Amino acid sequence: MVRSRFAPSPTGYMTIGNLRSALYEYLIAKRDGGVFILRLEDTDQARYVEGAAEAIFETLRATGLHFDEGPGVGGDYGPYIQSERKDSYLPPALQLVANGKAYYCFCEKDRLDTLADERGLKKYDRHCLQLPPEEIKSRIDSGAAYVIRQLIPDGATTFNDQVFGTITIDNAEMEDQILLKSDGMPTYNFANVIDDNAMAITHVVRGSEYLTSTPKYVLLYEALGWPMPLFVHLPLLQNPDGTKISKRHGAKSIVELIADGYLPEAIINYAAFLGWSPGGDHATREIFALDELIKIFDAAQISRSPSTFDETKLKWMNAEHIKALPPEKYAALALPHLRQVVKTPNIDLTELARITQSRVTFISDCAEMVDFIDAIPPYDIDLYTHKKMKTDAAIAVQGLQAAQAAFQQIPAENWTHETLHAAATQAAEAASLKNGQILWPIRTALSGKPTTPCGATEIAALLGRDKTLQRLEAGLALLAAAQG
RNA sequence: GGCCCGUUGGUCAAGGGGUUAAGACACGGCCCUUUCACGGCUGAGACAAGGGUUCGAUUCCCUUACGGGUCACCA
Repeated sequence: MVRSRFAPSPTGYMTIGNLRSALYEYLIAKRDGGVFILRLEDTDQARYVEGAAEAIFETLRATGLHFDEGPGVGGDYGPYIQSERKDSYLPPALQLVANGKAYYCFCEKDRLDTLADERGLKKYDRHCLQLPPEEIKSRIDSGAAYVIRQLIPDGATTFNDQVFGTITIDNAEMEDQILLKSDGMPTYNFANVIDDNAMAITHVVRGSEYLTSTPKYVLLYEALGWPMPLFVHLPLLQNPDGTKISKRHGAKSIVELIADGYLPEAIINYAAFLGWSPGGDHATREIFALDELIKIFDAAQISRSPSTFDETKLKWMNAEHIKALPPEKYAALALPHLRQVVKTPNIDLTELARITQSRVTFISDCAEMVDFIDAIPPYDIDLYTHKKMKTDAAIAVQGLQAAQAAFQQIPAENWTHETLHAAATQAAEAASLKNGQILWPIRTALSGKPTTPCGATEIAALLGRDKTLQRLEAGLALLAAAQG
């Protein structure tokens, strides 16, 4: 049974990088029918940010990454908040001390700060390693502050990463890291190992910034005699300037992206393809829903090189996901925006939704597309001149007059796009005009805009008979005024 | 600086000893169309550099360059 976890620390909002980690963890578990767990790592009291945990819950909820175990949902391995597991870290630390794999250290910060090796880098000098047991006991008894450090053995440590392959690091590179802090809390690295083991995590999936500290984990697992999980390190994500994506560099949070109009499913889809692709013959399709990703995801296809977040492509993906929405769903999402700009009664907003669905990048774009319905915006008569349509002001007058005459023949009950279009093209033929020479002026007179989400006669159908004839008249008046 | 990792078009990327080195986004052109968009077609654009190994390297090895990560009582 695969058990993976997303283990963020509640110190800020979630970026696309955090989300991708969560997504891959989710996919790795779900692909094998496994369990996805959320664990909050809040061992650093000082960095706790108000509301950060809620933002994490909300982001996972909105993107559909439902966790099977975690804060709020429970599970057999709880609690899922590290600060509530405080008591579980001391026993293994003491076990390591007893085995000679760790030791007490009473050094104070001041002394540590003066430490520096020949290259000017700090590394603990094992000052407290040889303290006699009696002294350790008396110091602890007298209430002296202490930490417990891991004793890094000589040699080198090798481990296998599912993405990066076999990695070997000389133990001399590692410091005798602190396992338990003087406030009694475990350090991140230690808590991770203890909790991952306690929660029976099988796949440790995280960013590659942890790659070089993984040997410390391996040493810990070995020293405690625990089964080693599978390590899956993800390539980092970077900003367009090549720096690591981070909150510090102003990367947008997922919550912000959603607020900007990105569909959660588009964000998920995009995140999945940053540093991963289905590979081979499948590599050509890119639009997938979360449940489809579960089926095709394969950790073996995760890339080793970092990739750059590109909002342009995210926009495209967003548009694709909007097009893929069931029309009712899209309409429900678009309606609030449409109501903002269209107050005219008897306008079919569902029809407006249908017309805009395939043309928007963000759902909110639909509003601006139809803002001519209530009132025509002021426009210049140059709009009537269109080279490709072979129109100019003079032809527009002819076209509008022909249209006016033709449309007046159509009773309100027959006022449909089909009849209007037929009438318009017949009128064009009768007046020896090209279709464009009548349709383009109509569209201009009805919308006052160079681009609209639909054609001239569709707009006429939408506006209704009275409003259409009114605007044709107004268009002719404008043209007449300009000529006179 | 030490150590670790990486480098295929502007971006995401497939591939991997012999290929015309896929595809997508963005960009240009054309077609369709009542505009734009959609759709279709098409164009330009890449294996960081140098050495090896090999009959043959983008692919394997080494070196260099560049980029990133990491070296905390932060996570």
